[in-house]
Amino acid sequence: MRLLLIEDEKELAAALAVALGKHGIVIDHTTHLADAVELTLQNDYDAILLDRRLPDGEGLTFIPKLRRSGRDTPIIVMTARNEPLERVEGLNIGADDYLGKPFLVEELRARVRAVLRRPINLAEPEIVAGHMVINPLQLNVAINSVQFDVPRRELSVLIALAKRKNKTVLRSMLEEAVYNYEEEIQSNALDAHISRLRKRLADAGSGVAIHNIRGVGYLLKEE
Amino acid sequence: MRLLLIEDEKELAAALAVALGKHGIVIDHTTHLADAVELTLQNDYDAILLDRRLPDGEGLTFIPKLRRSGRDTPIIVMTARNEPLERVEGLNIGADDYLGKPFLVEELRARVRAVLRRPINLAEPEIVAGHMVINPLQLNVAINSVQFDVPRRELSVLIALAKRKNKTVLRSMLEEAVYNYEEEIQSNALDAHISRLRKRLADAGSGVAIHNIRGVGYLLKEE
DNA sequence: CATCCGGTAATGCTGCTGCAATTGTCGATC
DNA sequence: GATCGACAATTGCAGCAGCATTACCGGATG
Repeated sequence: MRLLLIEDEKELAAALAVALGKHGIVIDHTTHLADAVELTLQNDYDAILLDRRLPDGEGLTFIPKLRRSGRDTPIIVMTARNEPLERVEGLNIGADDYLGKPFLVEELRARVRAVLRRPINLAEPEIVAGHMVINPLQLNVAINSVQFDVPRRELSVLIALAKRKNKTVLRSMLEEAVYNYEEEIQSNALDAHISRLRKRLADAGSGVAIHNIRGVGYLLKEE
Repeated sequence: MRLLLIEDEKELAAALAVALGKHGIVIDHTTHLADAVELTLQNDYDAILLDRRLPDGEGLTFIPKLRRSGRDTPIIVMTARNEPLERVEGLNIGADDYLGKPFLVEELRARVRAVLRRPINLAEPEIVAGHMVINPLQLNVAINSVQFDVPRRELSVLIALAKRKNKTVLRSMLEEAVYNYEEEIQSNALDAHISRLRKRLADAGSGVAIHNIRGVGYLLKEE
């Protein structure tokens, strides 16, 4: 088994290489994102271990790059930033698992095995619905080829709905798409977002409408 | 889907029951290990959510007990003790996954799904019956390729029947699919749901019909 | 200091859902 | 095949949970 490790702390990297080596796992190691891209083109890794804080940028930016090159290699993100919202952020961008530092090598191995068991799931580069095109990575929306501003909260809702257009999205899924565990929600803020979003979409002639299924959730439907 | 939740924080338990209930997952809840053992003998759960700090002892001790009784039900351990050593401890004893608090319900659901994926049970993505297509994970129903709204309770009944189309489903099974064991039912509410569902299915030209087996249960049959 | 975002709350409304009463149906038994 | 009892089907009703909309205002932002 061959893994690519992208990590700038050299002691940690060396320790991992030794530890995993004992289990017959080969580690390629680089400290920079730039090199990582090239390595993935030249090799076919079973999985990639990715740090977030790197000398030449945020590690997560590597994920869309890799996906765009057509690879669906599983990625495990390792980081000290282990807040719920950040985990979800990582997973949404297309990471396959998230591992908070510090961790034991045994746990890392367990997660590598787990990730390799999973069926492949890819992140979508852009979402089309009606006359609307959303890029969930760039966080921008175009309607009829015109750039269209949507506030952050509403955008979270819109993306969650558009990712599963014509399918029901549970209310709780939407709440989780917008708020993390600590931010308790004591009001109908989500309803308000939906309402404002509807108005926005209608005014812009987006060609989509948000439909409610009572007691279940919402549904973005193309007209 | 039916889960056993062993957790002494009642607010958290209630919140989880509500949150997962919205996804059609029924939760049985107990606060004590002693009761848990008995419940697992009487029921066949899809998975078990286990807290570590419990009034009558360390939650992990439950795992070998369960395994010795011959059950391989997947167990997800939830805990605030989220140090690396403790995570590995849990996994070594035989837990299938480990989830540190706080967590997002979305993450819990993802891990439940992941854990259930392990056996050959790749979970049928959709159920086809007559002109109707149901996706039990996304909770959406299409008839003749048209999105079709079904209220919460009726949807639970419909899915339970469709999963076993052309086979009899016991009345008690349907009740369990719709209500958890705290919500006692003192009327013919289930019959009412069946009736309304029949009308809905007939109006939509679904190509299926619900038949009754007197004294036993119901049966969803393709025409 | 002007603008806009976003959470809160009030209001009105829709329709799901549990219950019960009534009617209908099955099947066992004689 | 007539009768009777148990079970099932249907429907109206009332309560209320869930949803839509709007106004308000504090706070962030530039």
